Amino acid sequence: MPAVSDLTSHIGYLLRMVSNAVSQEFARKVADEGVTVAEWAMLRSLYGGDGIAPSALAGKMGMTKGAISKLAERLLDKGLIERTGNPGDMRGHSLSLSPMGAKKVPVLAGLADENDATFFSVLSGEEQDRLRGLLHMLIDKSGLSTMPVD
Amino acid sequence: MPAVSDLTSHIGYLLRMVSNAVSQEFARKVADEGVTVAEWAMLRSLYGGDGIAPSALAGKMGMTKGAISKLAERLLDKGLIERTGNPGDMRGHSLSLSPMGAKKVPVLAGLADENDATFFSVLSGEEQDRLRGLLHMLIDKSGLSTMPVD
DNA sequence: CGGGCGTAGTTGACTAGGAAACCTTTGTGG
DNA sequence: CCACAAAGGTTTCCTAGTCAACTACGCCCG
Repeated sequence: MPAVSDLTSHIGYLLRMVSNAVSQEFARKVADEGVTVAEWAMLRSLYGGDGIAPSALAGKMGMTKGAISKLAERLLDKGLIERTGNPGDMRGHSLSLSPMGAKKVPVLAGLADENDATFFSVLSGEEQDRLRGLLHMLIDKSGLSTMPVD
Repeated sequence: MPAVSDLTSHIGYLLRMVSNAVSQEFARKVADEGVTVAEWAMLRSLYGGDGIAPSALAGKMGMTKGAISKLAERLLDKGLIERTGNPGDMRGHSLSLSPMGAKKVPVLAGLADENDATFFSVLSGEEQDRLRGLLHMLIDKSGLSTMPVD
């Protein structure tokens, strides 16, 4: 049989494994608060700003505008975000947190902190920092936040 | 506004970003070979063994048995794997690579190597090793491979 | 030996997201 | 000033998962 590089030597593969595990764990926790991981990501992205266009959000979150559209619809139904018309351009609009949504973000952030803490507790503080640093490098240098999503 | 920890301080979040980016990139590449990332993962898991039960595969791949069932069906249709009855137990059966599938794995592994190389080239060799090491630690110490999936 | 319990896999209903087609609205060049 | 291209979102169709119900088989204990 031809030499096939060890599967676990692929960083991408390892990444997917760990990421899936963390996300699944986190999904269970936020489900108790009635939101999904994607919904949390959107809420968090809206926090601290005052209105952002869906298309911009799509870029920021690495999702297509179609997905954003549906995700926003769900959060509107739940009353966690608000959609305000854009003065001067009837095409677009802005999304922002509702008061209820704004109140929810810190709670969810707490869960995220907790999830991170428990999951990565097998690493020392220094190791965690190193991991964070390496991931940041990948994101920055690969221009991940400006990734084409459409 | 209450203090909410910086989103990018959550390792889980960073992990998800990077992992998604890598997987998307890889998905495009393997699509040219007519398979999906999940299909590749299954083919790779079957490589070098001689038959494995779907349920075992589910554990190994971190998917539910339902997903494995459908995934296997697709690969059977494509003629990349084979299903052989289990002597002595009519319930289960074994999945293994077909000759065609076995020929395809090295090709796909090459793509994986290439994908990894380009994506992580912004890190030095040493940094890559560190990252790999940290991920391995998380997987090992968290018993990820034996994660309940059902 | 036979009735229930556990195990293995499949199937169907449902959900989330991607891709592409599709309105609108805006901007622009003849 | 009007036709047409581009921008911004929504909708439709499709794929790939999960979850839970279901089927089929094997095992064990009375």
